[in-house]
Parts: sequence; structure tokens; C-alpha cells
Amino acid sequence: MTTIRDVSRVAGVSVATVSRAMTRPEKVSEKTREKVLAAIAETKYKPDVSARNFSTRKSRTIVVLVPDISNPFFSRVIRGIEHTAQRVGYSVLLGDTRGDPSIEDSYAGMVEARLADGIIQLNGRLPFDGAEETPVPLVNACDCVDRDDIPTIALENAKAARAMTQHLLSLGHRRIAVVKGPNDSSLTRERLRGYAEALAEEAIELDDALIAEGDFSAASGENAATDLLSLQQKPTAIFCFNDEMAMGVMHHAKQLGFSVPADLSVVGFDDIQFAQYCDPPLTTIRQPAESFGSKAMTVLLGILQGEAPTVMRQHLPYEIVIRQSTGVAP
Amino acid sequence: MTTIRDVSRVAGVSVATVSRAMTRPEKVSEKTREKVLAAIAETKYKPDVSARNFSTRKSRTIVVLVPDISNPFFSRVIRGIEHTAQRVGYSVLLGDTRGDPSIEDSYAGMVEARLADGIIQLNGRLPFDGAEETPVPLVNACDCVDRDDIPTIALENAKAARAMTQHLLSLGHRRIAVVKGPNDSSLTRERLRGYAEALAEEAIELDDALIAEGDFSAASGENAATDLLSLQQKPTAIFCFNDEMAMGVMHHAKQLGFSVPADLSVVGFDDIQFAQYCDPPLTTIRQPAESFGSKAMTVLLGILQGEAPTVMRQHLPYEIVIRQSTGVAP
DNA sequence: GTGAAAGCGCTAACAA
DNA sequence: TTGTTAGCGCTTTCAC
Repeated sequence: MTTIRDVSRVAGVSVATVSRAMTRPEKVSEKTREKVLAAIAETKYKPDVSARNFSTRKSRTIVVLVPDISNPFFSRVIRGIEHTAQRVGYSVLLGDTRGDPSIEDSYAGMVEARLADGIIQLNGRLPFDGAEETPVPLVNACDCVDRDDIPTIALENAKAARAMTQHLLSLGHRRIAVVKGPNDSSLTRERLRGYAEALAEEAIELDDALIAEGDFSAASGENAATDLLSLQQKPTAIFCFNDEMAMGVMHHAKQLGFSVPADLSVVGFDDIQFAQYCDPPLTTIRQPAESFGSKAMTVLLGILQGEAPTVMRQHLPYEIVIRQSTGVAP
Repeated sequence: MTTIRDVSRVAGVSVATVSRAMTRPEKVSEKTREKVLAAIAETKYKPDVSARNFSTRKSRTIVVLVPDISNPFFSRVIRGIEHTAQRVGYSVLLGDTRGDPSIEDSYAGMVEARLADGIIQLNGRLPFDGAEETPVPLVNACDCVDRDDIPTIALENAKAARAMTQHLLSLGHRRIAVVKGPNDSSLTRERLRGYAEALAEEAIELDDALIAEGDFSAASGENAATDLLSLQQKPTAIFCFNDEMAMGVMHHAKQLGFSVPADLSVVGFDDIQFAQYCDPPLTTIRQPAESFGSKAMTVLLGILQGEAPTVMRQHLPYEIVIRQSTGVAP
């Protein structure tokens, strides 16, 4: 293995100069820089970045905590993170946590172990058991913990859900069911709030029977559809808190003989790629997945460079995408 | 920051003993081990893993090169990698390469930079420009380079494609189109071979007009459908080399007024989660995505532990999943 | 602008 | 079983 020593010998300079020539070229004279560069080429020298990181006490690596990487929404967020990280010479360690707090905590431990400089958490939980101050650089995106000392990239979930509910209302729907996510998710709470607000505006009473629980999987959408569609007073529209559940609902509704949207309108959330290939194509709320990732990475980068984040909460725009899974109430 | 020195002072032993107590507990007496453990707890010591890695010249990290992490098939493969890595204390660095050779090479450089110990390549290309020997521990999965010195986890793509074509043939189809992937992918070549073999068995001549090019995206499936379905002699079945393209084909065919499967059978490859939620649900070839990942990781782990891989090519099982997008030829 | 030298926190010979 | 000590390859003062 060739080290910085070898290069310094070949170039006839000290190791310090070689180091400078690589990391702060303006600190060495043009002549020596060229000598060093030539020596590097001649010896085929590749710096040992792990030694450098050790020496500088940085890793130029961040870890991203994701509940499930095979979820198409999250994988796009991760792509956003990765691409901006790549551009500035950072690497990203993948922490697929399945939402398991102990796995989250163990990944978060990587920054104390100096394997990573910071964390992007895509789940709504702080990955250190019980600390009231965040001991490591962290930014929160997508789902979020409700704390104003943690930089957060989020959608205005309540507003978006309200807008979608209003769309349904405007089509004449009065019995609008919801397939929500887990209760401990702020996503669920916020969207539920927006839904309730929209109903309240029209003086429609909230009916608990119309609120089904899901876990963001298509299968849970199917289950919810079973319950909702066997109700005495069936809903004429179902608002699912993500597209996968909506696909499950739509699939099952059609199996039961319902026609979408003639008998039943179905809407989702996220606008994953497959939403447009559903039959009928799914009306949904588009989230800028890659932007979540790149914004989160940008904010984290700022923190790692010692800047205090100026805004603690960035809102990304959503867009109601109306396709063919919604129609006027029967 | 508390270091191993602090612990050694508190425990009243040498740093070497502390180090041993942590990494090879059986090398120290029970009594000292307890002293050390107590001191670690007392000082809240967290080993600096980056220093340890530097010292041992290992990173316990691997990098996975993936053309597109937002592809649902790949993201499941990655999940397989990640979960088995996690289990043995390895981390995985994400290299989303968009198939770009220069990005692949730069990620591969991380092992020379000692940031990673090995590579899992999910694309069919060697990530070092021009080297004829692989300079770093590498295993190949999913798509593959045709070299027998590189451990590979693959599907018997030709066999699977032949079986699927036979299924179509058995339904009476004679004009079977293909939407293939990029030509430089061995996946494409192998599947094409299997397709051709099946046709040959029935003495059906290969018709180039029936072979459309795609890039594994749903949009490219739509394009292919446009071409294929405007042919003078239309196909009665279309075999797509992944599910996304099949979804694009099906979507577009329905828009053109074709009924699937009455007028046109459509099949895919992969069995991504959404295949079963298509309308009609998609007949496809199931690949064990997570297994690709975990097998690849296991083989790489073996290599990193100095074992010579026993089998250079592992084949994973596929399964023809017949749903409702295929029917007898019109 | 350049060099000498002192670490960074850990592991692993080697000696005791 | 334990301690002493010499690195690992780099960066970074501090002199010159």
C-alpha cells in the first residue's frame, strides 16, 4: 500500500506538504503542488480516507433512519438524500429500522461511535431513549416529532387532508370514510385533523364507524375495505392516508362488486408512481418525495457546518392530483 | 469525550486490558472484566469505532451499487442486504448510481479509501474501469457480468423466460411480442434467449417487429405498447421484462380500447407488490428479491472472512404466478 | 511556503 | 492474565 509518506519521498517534500497540496492547494506554491501531483500519479496514491476521517474527527457520512425502505415513497426520499449527499462528498448509511425503536437507537449510536456525523430521521420518533436534548445533529423529515428544537421538513398534512376532503365534499359525498395510519404517527393525527375540519365546515358530524385503522400497507387497505363496505350505512368515498392502502381498498371494493368511482370514490396520499397506473387511476395528494430528502440533507449539512438552522420547520408544497378514482356521489 | 484511557484509569488496568475486555472477553479474568465493565458504565464510555476501524484496517461496512433505489424490486433486494448486514454488525452504504459508470467507479473507490470492505453490485457491470482482475471483494447479484471469477447470485433468466413464453404458447398465442430491457444488460439477453428457445420449440419464427425496446420504466412500456399495437399484424400477447413496463403496456392498451386479457394478454417479470393490485392482476414471474440481497451479503461476508467462495454462481428459484392478465388467444 | 513532530483513539505484538 | 509500547495514515500546530 502506498501512503502519504511514499508520496512525500517521491516528491521530495514533507508529508505535511503533500497533505496540504491535497486538501488546501492554495497553501502551497504552484511548483510544489505540481511536484506533489506528479508524485501522486506516479505512485498511484489513494489517500486512506478512513485515516483522514479519524484524524479530523469527521466521517462525512450521515445515517438515514427509515421505517421501510421498500416503501416507494421512502425510497424516493432516500434517493433525494443520496443524490445531494453525493454532490457534496457525503455518504449515506442506510438504517432500515422497521420502526423498531431499539434498532433506531442502535443506528443513532453510530454518530457517537464517530461512524456518522448526523442523522436524518424519517420516522416520527427521536432515536435516543429519553434524552430531552438532542445529543447529535439530527433533522426530521416526512413524519415528525412535535418539537420545535428539531429542524423539520414536512408537508402541511392537516391542510392537505382538509383540501382533499373538501374535494370529496364538493362532489357531493357526505359519508366519507378514512383509512388512517397508526395513531402514534403525527401524520395520522394531522391528516385526521384536516379531515375533521373539512367535515365541520359543512356541519357534518364525525362518525367513528367511518374511521378505519391501517398500517400503510396495501393489505391493511383491503382489510379496512372489508369493514367499511359491510357497514349498514356505507361510505360513498374512502380517503386513505397513503396510496398503497388506497390500492388495497380499490382492489377489494372492485372484488366486492363496487364500481369505482360510480359507487365509491377512493383517494390516496403520496402520489407514488403506481397511482397513475391503477384502474381507475388514483386521485391523490402529490408529495415532493425527492425534495424531502434533498432539503433534509441540505439542512443537516448546514448544521454540520456549524450554522444554526434559521427556520425550524420547512413546509413543502403538496398538490391535489385529480384522476379518475373520484366522481360525484351516487 | 471519554476514551479508553479514562476507562483504564478508573478500572485500574491498562488500556490493552480494556480493549481485550471489550473485544475478546475470554482473554481476561472474570474479575478484571467486571471491573472494566463497571468502569465503562461509570464513565459512560462509548468506543470510538472509527478509531478501532482505522486501527484494525477494517470498516465493517459494505457498499451496494444500485442503478435505481426507487425501483421496488431493488429496494427489496437492498432490504435483504441491510437486514443480514445488520444482524452481523455490518453497515451498508448506499450507492445509487443511476447506472452511471463513473458514479459506480467512484463508489467502488470507497473500498480503496478504506471506507468499505467490499461491494455488492446489482448492475451488470464491473465497477473498475478496465481492470481484468477484481481488485476488491465483490459479489454480483440480480443483473450480472458474465465472468466466472465473480461470485454471482442470479435467476435462471433464460429458463424463466422460456417457461413464461411456454405458458403464453399453451394459451394459443402465436404472435407474442416482447418489451425487453437495454441490450447491454445480461438480463435482457438471457430472457430474450429463453423467449426465442420457446418459440423455436414450436417452430415459430422470430419476428423482429415484435421486439420492442424498453428501459424498465412504466413510461417505456407505454411507448412500446404504442408501437406494438399499431402494427399491421398485432401481437396477441406481450411479454414485458419487468412489471413496471407491463403496467405501462396494460395501461396504454386499455386506453386504446383493448381488453386485457380478452384481446391481449400481458405478462411481467419480478412480481413486485403492485402486480397483484393491477387491473387485471398481472401474471408475472416471481423473484425472491430479499433473498438476492441476503444471499449476496452472506457470500460477501464469507469472502471478507477469507473464505474462498465454493460456488461461483448461485441460482435462486423463480415461480410463474398466473393471475388474470393472461387468457386464451383471441 | 515548508518541515518536524505531536497527536487522533484504538489494537496487537511482545514481554513480563 | 496483564502491561508496555509501537504503530495505523493522516492532519495540524508551531517553528523556521
